[in-house]
Order: sequence, then C-alpha cells, then structure tokens
Amino acid sequence: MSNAYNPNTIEKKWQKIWEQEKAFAATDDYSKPKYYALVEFPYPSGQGLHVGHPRPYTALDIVARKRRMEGYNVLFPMGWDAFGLPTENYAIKNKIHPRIVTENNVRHFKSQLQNLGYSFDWDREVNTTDPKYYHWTQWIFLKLFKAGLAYKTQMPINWCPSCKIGLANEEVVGGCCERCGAEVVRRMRTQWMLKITDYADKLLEGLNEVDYIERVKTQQRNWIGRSTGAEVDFAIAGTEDKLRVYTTRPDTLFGATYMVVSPEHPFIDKYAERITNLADVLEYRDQAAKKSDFERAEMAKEKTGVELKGLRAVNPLTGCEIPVWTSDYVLMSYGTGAIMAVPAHDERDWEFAKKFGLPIVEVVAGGNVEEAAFTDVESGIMVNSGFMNGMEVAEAKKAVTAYLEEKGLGTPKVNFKLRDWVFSRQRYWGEPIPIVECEKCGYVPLPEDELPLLLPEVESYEPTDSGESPLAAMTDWVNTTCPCCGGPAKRETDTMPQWAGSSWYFLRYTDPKNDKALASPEALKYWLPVDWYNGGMEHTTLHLLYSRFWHRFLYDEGVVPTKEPYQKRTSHGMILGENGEKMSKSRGNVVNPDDIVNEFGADTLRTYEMFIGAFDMAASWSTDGVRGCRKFLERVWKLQDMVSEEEGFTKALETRMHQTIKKVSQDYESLKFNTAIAALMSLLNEFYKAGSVSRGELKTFLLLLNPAAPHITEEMWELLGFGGRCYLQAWPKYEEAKTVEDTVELALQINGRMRGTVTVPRSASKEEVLAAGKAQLGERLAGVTIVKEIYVPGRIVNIVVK
RNA sequence: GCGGGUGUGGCGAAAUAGGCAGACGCAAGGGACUUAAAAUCCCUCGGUGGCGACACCGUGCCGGUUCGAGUCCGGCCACCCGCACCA
Repeated sequence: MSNAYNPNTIEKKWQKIWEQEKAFAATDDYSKPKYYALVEFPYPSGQGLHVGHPRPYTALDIVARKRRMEGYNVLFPMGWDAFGLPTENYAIKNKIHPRIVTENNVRHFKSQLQNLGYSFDWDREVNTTDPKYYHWTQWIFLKLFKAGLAYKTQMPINWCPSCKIGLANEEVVGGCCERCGAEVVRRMRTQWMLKITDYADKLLEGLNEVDYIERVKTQQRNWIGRSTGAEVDFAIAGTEDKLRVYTTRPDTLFGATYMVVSPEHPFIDKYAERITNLADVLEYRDQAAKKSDFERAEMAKEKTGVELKGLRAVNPLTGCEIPVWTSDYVLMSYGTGAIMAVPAHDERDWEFAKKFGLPIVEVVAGGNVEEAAFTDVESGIMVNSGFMNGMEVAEAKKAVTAYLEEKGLGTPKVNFKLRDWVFSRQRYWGEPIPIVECEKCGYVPLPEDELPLLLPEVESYEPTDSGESPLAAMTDWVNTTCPCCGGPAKRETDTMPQWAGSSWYFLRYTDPKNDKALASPEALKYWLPVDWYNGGMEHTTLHLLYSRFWHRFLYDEGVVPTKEPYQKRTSHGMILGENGEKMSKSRGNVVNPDDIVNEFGADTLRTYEMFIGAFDMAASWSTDGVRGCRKFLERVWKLQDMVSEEEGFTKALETRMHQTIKKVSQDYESLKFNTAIAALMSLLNEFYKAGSVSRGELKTFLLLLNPAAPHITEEMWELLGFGGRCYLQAWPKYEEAKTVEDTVELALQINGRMRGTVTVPRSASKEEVLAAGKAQLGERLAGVTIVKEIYVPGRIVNIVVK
C-alpha cells in the first residue's frame, strides 16, 4: 500500500529540486525553436497574492510546461511592477522608505508564487524600481522626447482637495477620490504628455496582424475611435474669417441651421467686441470651466448654452446666415472644437434645437424630424439639398466632399477619440523624468550617459499644497546646470506613471542583465514576439495599448525587430467570492491562497482554478469545489496500488487513451482547461472501473496531468520508477486512427423524437445502418408510412413517417 | 445611448460543423464497510404522470426555418462589463 498523499511534503521537495536543477531556465541556445509565454507581472501590494492571480499564472504555466515537453526552448519569466501609489501611501503612513516596503512585498509575493510551483525562470526576474531597470525606461523616454513624441503642456488634472494630491483618472471613482471619498475638482497644471495619437493608425492597423481574442481587438478599436468625415469652413458674416468644423455627415450640410462652439473656443475671445451679450457668454464659460469632467457628463441629460449674439455664420451651400451658439456639449478636445448643427439628423443637435427653438430642416427623407432626429444612414434619400437631391446618403457623402474640395470650402478628414497620454504624476515613488528646464534652452534632455537619473532620498513623501511632487522640495537635487549651455536649470520633479515601467518589461526579460542596452539585438531577434500573452481585460485600453505604442515606436527607431510585441493575447475571467460578488476586504469574502495551499496543497489549488469554469469568464469561488479537486488527486495518488505489469495500453482502454491525449492536448491550447481536467477525471474513472491501470496508461496519464499538477505527478513518476523526470519527458502523442471506436452507437429518431439507440460497425453501409435501425424500432414502425429516411454517419438515424 | 458579453438541473458547468441536452464536479438521498463517526467504495439524482416498459414537458421569453434547434433567423426581456455629449 502506498503512503497517504501528503502534498505539503512532496511539493516542498520538488520545488527545491527544480530550483537546484534549474529545471525551467530559458537557454541562450538560439538554434533551438523558441516559445515565449508571458503573464502580466504583478504589482507587489501589501496584501500579498490573491486567489485571482493563480488563474492566469497556472494557465500559462500549463502552456509553458507543455511546450518544454514538446521540445521548445521556453521563456516563461516573472517580475515586479513595483512603482505605485499604494506602496507610497503605506510608506507615508508607516514612515518606512517605499524601497523597503517594496522589498518586503516582493519577498512575500515571490515566496507565495514559489509555493505554487510555477515554472518561472527566476534568473530573469525584473523589478521596475531597480535603477538598472529604470535606466532603460528613462532611455526610452529620451528617445520619445527626441522624436518629438513627448511634450509639456497645460492640462486640467483631477485634484483631491482633501488629500492635496493630483489623481490619475483610474483613481477617480464616480467623480470622487478613491481613497478619501472627497469630490475631485479640475485644476490646471503643466504636464508631460506622450503623443500616442500620432500612432493611432499604426495601432489600429497592427491589430490586423495579431491573434488577439476578439473582444480585446474590439475594445481597442473602439477606444482609438477612428472616424472619417470632413472639415468644412463656414464664413463669419461681415469678416474675412472662417469658422472650421468637423463633421462625419457632410451630406447633411444643407440642413445645418446653426453652429455651436465649445466654451473654450478661441473665437469667443477673438470676437469679444462683436458679441453683444458678452457678459452672459463669459458667465457661461466660467460655469463650464468649474465643472469637473464628471459633472459635465452627469449634466449631459439637459442641454445648456448661450447664443453668441452679434456673430453670424454663413452656410457655405445655402448661403444663409445662421446663428452661432456656445454649449458645453461641444468639446474643445475633439475635432475643431466647433460643429455645424444639423438638428434634423443628429440627436444632440435635435435636443438642443428643440430646447432653444432653433429651426429643424429635413435633408434626408425617411423619418419624421418633428418627432425625433433621423440618423439612419442606410435607407435615407436626400431632399432639400440642391445637387444632392435624390441621392442615397453614401453617394451624397462622396459628392459633397468632392464639391467642397473643388470649391476650397472643405477637405476630407480623419479623427480619433484617442487622446494623448498624460505622463506626469506628482508623486515620489516613480521613475524621475530625465529632463531639465533651462531658462535659455527650454526643456533639455539629460545626456544618455548620465542615466539612470536616480530617485533621490527625501525626508518626506507627503504631497504638498501646491500639487507638486515631493521632489520639488529637494532644492539640492532640483537646482542643476543645463547640459546644453551650462547655465542654471531645474530638474523636472514630476515622475512617470506606473504604466511606464510595464510598457517594455517583456523586452528586458530576453536579456535582463544587459547594461549596454535595454536588451541585445540578438536576444530580441530570437525571442520576439511574445508568442502568448495573457492578462486582465482591465488593461486592454491601458497597459496593452501603451505597450503596443512604445513597442511600435521602438520598431520605428530600429530598436526592436517586430512591429507588434505580442502575437497572441488572451484574457482570463475574474475569480469572485463564494457569494458571487467581487472579492474585497469590506465584503469579507476574500480567500487567501496560502490557506488553500496549506490545507489542500498547491496542486489542488492549481487544478481547482483550472476546473472552476470557462477560463475567460468570471467564476465564483467554492471551497467545496476545491475539496472535490483534492479528492481527484487523492484518487490519482491511489493509482499506485492498482498498477499492472502491462507496459502499453490495454486493449479495453486503447481508444479511450488516444482520445484523451487528443482532447487534453487540444484543450490546453484553446483555453479549455476545465474540460481538459474533466477528461482526465473521466479517464481516471475508467481506471477505477477496470480495477487496474497498466504502466503505459499511467505514464501517459501522469504526463497529461503534469502541467496542471506538477508535484504529485513528479512524485508518482519517481515512486513508480518510470525513470528520469516527468517534466523532461516528451509530450504524449496520439494516433488519429486509434481515436475512433470500431462500432458506433447511433441515436434513433422517429420524426425527430428520440426513440432509442442502435450500435453498428463503423464500416456499415447506409443500407445496413437503416436496416438495423428499423429492426431496432420494430413495432413502432408498424402501420405507418415511411416518408423519408435520414442517416448522418456517426450521429443519428431519423425516420420520417406519416 | 453606443459597444462587448452572459442567460442550460438544487449549485459550478459540458455539448466539433444543426444531430442522444446536462459530460465532469459539488451538494443531496440510499447502500456497503465500521461498535460508531470520519474517510473510502457502490448506486440514484431535470420536472410531471405511471407499479411498469413508457409518455409528455424542459436550455431567459415570443415567433420562424428544418426530418431535427441550447446551437441558425426575426422580435423582445433580464443581468454583467467597458465607453459615454467624440459631432
């Protein structure tokens, strides 16, 4: 009899052996076929690992382990995205240096991950807060700056008056500060920006070359928000000046009955003297400026606005004078900050026109524009539109665009929803921005040989009243000389956002200790692109987009060999609490993975998280479910006592073995880990039914289970004397011909209703099958007329009768 | 409002390409073993009716296509996740 299954002992044993054997180190032998599997590196928070972490980690660990068994040189690395606010806040509260906090958290995280037996190559560990790492983050920033893609500008930021701190958009929840709950206000500040908008088209096109799950592609496309239309100039009556608008519906130009400029539009100041109700207009502008973005969105329901009296525009096609209004539903940050309003065919314009009694002129027939705006572009026919009358919308669009261009009234134009990336944080715990400001030379980049620009030691990390970074108080550090003219200059005191370090970390893994470059060209050429990258859906329009941008930029600079960083991107679902709600301390439904490992073992936790449900969907935790997986592994363990002498597969299970190899192999590749485990459970039940298992069957079973439950399988491999290491064996192969049974059981139907089954040889002809089927149905067919006989090989026989 | 997703037993979920709905697991019930319990093993397990072989109903709702629909088409409903006045 075997000993009792004791996961705690055997898991520790094998984790140690793997470490000593450097079992999972990627080699620099570039002649072998490579596979780069990547999971998002965690932010090492004080709470430690969450049961959500192991879900994606186990999934790609399975892929990585399977690839090694298939003969690939596998890179499966791990590291730490360690700059960030929670660490800084903890440091402030407990008066410990954030570096120390980070070190402690990393140590804790690492030991937790090691307890789960992941096959990470720990020799390649990276940490974004390591100066040897952020050296290259800063280097990339300098490249961006030199390419004109980093610039400083005045921007409104989210300001928490209670915490006295500038917040990132992600830290604003429902218009309030994430931590203290105070209402966030807008405050102007100069900020570093990255011109991601220059890459909008490249980022869009790149999506056609990669194998991302569809919802990720869709979300990125929507976020980039490409739209095509035209810019059109409207003359300002009584001047030589023109007001330029952007529209996606130039075809409706005859229906433009008024114009609207954003409250921040320069025309208001420019024509201040002509505007007869200037006081009202300025009052409106002030009101709009005070509103936070959140308030502006909240008030979206009710349109507001003021007419710019004394200012009239001219519709370039009708020649009619039309009024000009200002309203905060027009945004300065999109298009030209001004629109032509076509109330008959735009819902917002319609609402606005109804409220202020402006004329509504129908130019596309098909709806009732007195009732609602008619926005359909598929079915409408142009009316009241001069030369476009009778055309369909698409045709009219082309015609009017050509006409406008010919007459010099407008040009085709593409716009994007994507905005430039706000790249400054007024915080201490981030990468210093390697720029100095010189009175004479302006913003001057640090010479590359002065990198890394180290984060200085400060007395206090507390943010200041002025909204400046704590670094601003470090006058010794701030005051420096200009690298350009040698005159007095000041260092930039804002730091980079957390998204900086994570935008290129996958490059560093390929050559993590290089001090001459972010990685050697050889290493990059061999390892890139990442073959499979899994990460959270919440990063789709943040980290994933940012890192694609940086990568594409580095490609354009000749630093990296591929246009796209990640060949394949998948996303896992969240693990919810036992009650189906998101796990959180306040809900009291948090499960600590350490407790699960201690009570049930790492293999059980891994197996359970794979079995819990479809990988890409949210799943609720169930401790009973964990127990079920432990029971499964106990039953696997006991196979030791059931092994027969037979080396190969037994006749009885041969087909089943080949089927299972096929099923598990495919499921591990296609995110169907739950059904892969189910297939193994099912096969195990067969072994129990048979009362014994051959050595060949058990070997195969252990190999198939090994990527999911590496410790128990390795231990059994050794105990049974199968030779060598389980993880070093070749992945099992199946023969397609042997996955099919000699006989098939067919469903028998009469008029599509189940009436039994019939078993026939696979080779039986249609006639033989139908004869056997009808014989089986016997009396049920007595006294009826057969209208039709349907036979789908391997599936069903359906007799249609009257 | 727009975009994406989901809806199947008491529960978590399966179901190539339209072909035996509920694999696998949990919970539950029954049995074996045990002085007893736990553990383990075996059996049952969508609903209704029937002693019964069996019949009828059943994949959010309504309709359609088909010999046959969880799957395809049309029209709804509910929930979840993004984005949100983007002209």
